[in-house]
Amino acid sequence: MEPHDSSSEVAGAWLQPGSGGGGENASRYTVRSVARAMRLMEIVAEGPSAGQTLSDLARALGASKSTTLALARTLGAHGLLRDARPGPRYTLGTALIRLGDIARGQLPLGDLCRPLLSELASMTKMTSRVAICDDGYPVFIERVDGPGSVRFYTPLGQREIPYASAAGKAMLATMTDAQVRAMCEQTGLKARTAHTITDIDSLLANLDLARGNGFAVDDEEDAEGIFCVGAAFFGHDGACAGAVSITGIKGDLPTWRVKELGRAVRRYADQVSEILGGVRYSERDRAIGAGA
Amino acid sequence: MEPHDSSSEVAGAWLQPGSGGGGENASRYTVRSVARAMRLMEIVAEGPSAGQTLSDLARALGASKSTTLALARTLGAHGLLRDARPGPRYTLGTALIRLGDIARGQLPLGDLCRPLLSELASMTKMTSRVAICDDGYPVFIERVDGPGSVRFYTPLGQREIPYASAAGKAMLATMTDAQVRAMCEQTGLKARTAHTITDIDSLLANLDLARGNGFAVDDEEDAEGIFCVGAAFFGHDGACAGAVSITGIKGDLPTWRVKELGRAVRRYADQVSEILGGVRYSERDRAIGAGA
DNA sequence: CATAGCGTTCGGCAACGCCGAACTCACGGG
DNA sequence: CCCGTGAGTTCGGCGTTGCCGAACGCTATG
Repeated sequence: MEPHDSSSEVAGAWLQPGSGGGGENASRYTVRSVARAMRLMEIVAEGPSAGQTLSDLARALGASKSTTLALARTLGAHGLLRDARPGPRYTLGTALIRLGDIARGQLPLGDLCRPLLSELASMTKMTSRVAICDDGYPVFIERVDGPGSVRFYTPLGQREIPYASAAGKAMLATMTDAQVRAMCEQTGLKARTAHTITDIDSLLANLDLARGNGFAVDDEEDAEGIFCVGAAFFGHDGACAGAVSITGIKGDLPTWRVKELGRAVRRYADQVSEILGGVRYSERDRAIGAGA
Repeated sequence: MEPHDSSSEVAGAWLQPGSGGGGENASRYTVRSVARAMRLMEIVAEGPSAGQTLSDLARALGASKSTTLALARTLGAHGLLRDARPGPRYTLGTALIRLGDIARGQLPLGDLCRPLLSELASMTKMTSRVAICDDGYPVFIERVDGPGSVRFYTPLGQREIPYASAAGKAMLATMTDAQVRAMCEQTGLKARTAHTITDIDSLLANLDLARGNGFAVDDEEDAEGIFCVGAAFFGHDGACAGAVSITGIKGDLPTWRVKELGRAVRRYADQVSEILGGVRYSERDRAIGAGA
């Protein structure tokens, strides 16, 4: 029942920065047991919220029970793992809540943008989110649901696909074509729905359009029936720091409203830029990335 | 410092960041390098949000730079650590946001109680929080600020002092006197303010009062000028699963309002109990722990 | 130009992570 | 009732690998 193939390699759910063709693993300069420990946390995170037994974990991890126990104990001693009462089942520990809370605070923005997000959500009546740019990938760190809006499943802190989300495309639009190509080589352009742009040149054209508008659109490219509008914001150094985006049902969005929503998102993204001490979109050299 | 008579585990002490001097408990059944890695995360978490350099971390960890680098790289490969752009400075990674989010979901409650919390916050106009009972310690997992209320510094996911917080005392009040004594021996009864109860017998009397009322009060015992009211809720097995509490400025709370607020908190805690499939306070055997 | 700090690489020793065998305990069907 | 199966735990010992210190390139700063 566990489709998880336990390849003894590092990898994991996180995407590796293996640039330059081959997947180069400098295994010498990482710590194996630590990597295993985090893989363990990942397994617990992906498992059922009721938790898993030690044997389950050992199987999924591809290690002996004794090793797994030692790892789990070490994690547990630091509060990252905890065993639920009846018949010891491991779940994520409360220390992770603390660390996650602090991690949010250590991010370029933090709770700073939450009031803004609430405003945007109530104005557009759509679920509003803010993502930071993490190595080129959008990672949503805060979410405010619109009034009465459908509750989408929108996990926080996860690397999202850049080329198939409004926030991701807004961020890609701030890069040069070469950079975009490099990113896409890392991820590949896999179709998420029938509308996903899977051709690099079409994507670049689409991004160019976004540059002209000041905002990017995801028209059912990530999920069937879902429509998103996103706009990037910038840090003090002028580099893209993240993006704001709103999400709604496609049917609710007549074409003429897209521009209106886009402008709203653009405006709020600019406000975030200002909070960060960054530059607004209009003041930024738009030629960047608009390569021939 | 403490010989720790209860030789049960290495665990328990993760509420206190290790006091600098050594303290490397090299039990055979834990993994050293993993323990170091988490200690590293802890150091980053406690450090400035601007991040710290590798040398800083190595110094704080008491390890060589090369070792620290290997650990940091491994953590970084999994998104738990990230280096901020100018002059590599390590901060907590975005994966922790995700893990924290999931950890909250894997907890007995989760987002379940958030609506209730909002209601309580808007009704009492005070910051409302819910804590789970983690090995006897209260750990706040969700918070909703009251309308226009002062924003207290209220970190999430952290083990709080049991004997000096309303939530903690509400939880202690569900235990037997012997259990309370055991808990207090673990933590000691250190004075946080001039009002902190530092005498075990006074504490037990105070808890008895709480048992009669159905809610516990923290009257400037944890922080000067801060007043809290808390009430415990119970899981399906009748054991204390956590507590709800509200926090406000002492001056805003005439004595006659305490009972009113207490009843409100009690009521909401009962609702949480119901959600959990647990029993309500009034249905529970109040004789528990009311030993002579 | 010298100095001091940073991050990084690498050789090499032995510490320690890892496995498998052995054990206890709880359950449940034959 | 008793034995089989699965859980979690302990421990001996092999050899992998984590760890340090020294050496390196680099960017400021005196």
